[in-house]
Order: sequence, then structure tokens, then C-alpha cells
Amino acid sequence: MVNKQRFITPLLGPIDFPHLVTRIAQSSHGAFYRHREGRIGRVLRVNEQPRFVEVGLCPLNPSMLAVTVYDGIQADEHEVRQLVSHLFSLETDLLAFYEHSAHDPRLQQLVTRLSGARMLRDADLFSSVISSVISQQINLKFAAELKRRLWCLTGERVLIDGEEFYADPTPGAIAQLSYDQLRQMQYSQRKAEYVIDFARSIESGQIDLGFLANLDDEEFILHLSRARGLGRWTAECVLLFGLGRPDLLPANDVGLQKAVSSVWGIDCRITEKELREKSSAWKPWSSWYTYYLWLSLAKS
DNA sequence: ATCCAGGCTCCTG
DNA sequence: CAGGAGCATGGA
Repeated sequence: MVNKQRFITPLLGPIDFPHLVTRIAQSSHGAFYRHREGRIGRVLRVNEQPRFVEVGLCPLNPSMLAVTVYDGIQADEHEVRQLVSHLFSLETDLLAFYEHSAHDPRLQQLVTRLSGARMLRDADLFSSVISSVISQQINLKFAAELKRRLWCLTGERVLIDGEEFYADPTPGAIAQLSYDQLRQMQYSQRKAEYVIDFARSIESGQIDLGFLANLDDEEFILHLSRARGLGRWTAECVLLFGLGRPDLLPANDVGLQKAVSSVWGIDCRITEKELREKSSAWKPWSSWYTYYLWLSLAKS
């Protein structure tokens, strides 16, 4: 047993870490993260084992982040770096993205205003699907509450300084729930079925996420949306947040449509078709424009 | 109340 | 195969 394990990890380009901390604290992510003294922490599965991992700015070197893994057996540093890098999208060359935005003054203004913002991704592919299904067609606040309840029920609990945190749930844990258990947590019957049935199809081997993860975007969408309750939007969100693919455009997303309408000063919400046309110039950074546009919706 | 929320299914034409 | 009604639930 080691008490705490510390090391540093690199990132490509700038990061506005204080903004990230604020965003997590004020957003629907708040329940899954601890934020204190300028650092953020949450449970990650490191080689299957739930571990509490904390990240902050490296005081001596602003181009690195400081990582702390809380007590337990010695964790594999390389594995933790991979997880942290994915979670906070540290591998993305943000400056290249900002250069790309120069083709459009409105986009350039948007990314300048949010400079240093990095995507907060899902740590785990399976739970990314579950999160996205939960978020379908309900407001984000309620979605976060439904997610929190499910995590408390099925995720392994980790105690840190007397506070409880939960690991992302496994397919097995969700597969053995009953629809009624989710109904009691205010899931609609359909949402309960989508969530549990998906977990069961993973358990049975009918869907192989490891296989899907290697497909290109369109193939992934086609395969995943064969499952009941998983449509194009959900698959796109999983590609974007779960797999970190850089060029996704959830064109029927209500929030994205509102944000684009707002940035371009269009009175009524633009349609999916109009959005697809407008965004043709966003390649190969569609996910990042989408993410920045989503951020622009939050009260600044 | 009424409308809407970071959709999906299923049924029409 | 494109379009749209119907759906289920809580929040503002």
C-alpha cells in the first residue's frame, strides 16, 4: 500500500484550468468530481480497479499537469496518464484548432473568448453510452440527477476524506437491475428499458464495444444505432465524449442548434439541414466547434 | 398551466 | 425513404 502517488503529465497547448474547475463545479458534472484548492478529482478505473485520481496545474511548469493517485496499491503511471489525457482531452493541439477558426470571424471570436477550454470527456465507453441515453430529450439538470442516482446504485463506492465517490458502473452491475428499480428513480419506462437492455446486450456479447471502438465514425453510428433506444444523436455523443473523435457534428442536437442560431444572430432555431451546410467548413474540427458552441450556451 | 428539454420509435405517404 | 405524430418525465 502506498499513501499517495504523484507524477506529472504533459499536454499539447494551453489549458484554462481555473475555468475547467469552475465549469465542473457549476455544471452537471459537479456530483461526480471533487474540486478543492484548484484541483479536480474523481474516481477512475485504473486497470479495472477504482482509484481516486486528482489533477491540478503543475506549479513549476505550466505546460504540465500534476497528478495524484490516492491510496491503494501502486498504480500504473502510464495507464493513469492515458486516462487523464483522454478525460481532459490533453492530447488535442488546441493552437491548431484556433488557427483553423481564422476562416470565420464568428468562430474565431468564439474560440478566443473560450481560449484554453478543453473537452471534459467520459472516462469509459460503456458508461458514456449510458450517460448519453439518459440525456436524451430531458434537460441537463434532470439528466445529471438520473445519472447520479444510477451511479450511486451501481457504481463501486470509494471513500475519500470521508466523502463518497462512485466508479463508473460496469455492464454487469446494470444488467442485473430490474426496470422497476429505475422507474423508482424517476426513469421513464422506455429509458429504463434502453439502459438495462443495452447493458444486457453487452453482457451477452451481442454488442462488442471493443470491436465498435475500432470502426470509423459512420460505421460506428450504423452499428450502435441497431440497438433499441440508441439513435444517431446518441452514437455521435458517444463518439465525441466517449471515444474523443475530433470531427463529430450532432446536427439534430437542440443545444447546438440554439447556440449556432445565437452566434450567427438567427431569430428562430436553425434546422438540422441548415446546420449541416453551415458546418461543412468545420472539418476536421467539428467536435471542437460543437463543444465550444455548447459552452457558449452556459451563462458566462 | 404550458412549453420544452443536448431524441427515439414507429407509422404513414 | 423522408416526414411527423406520439411518447414519458420533470423543470421553468
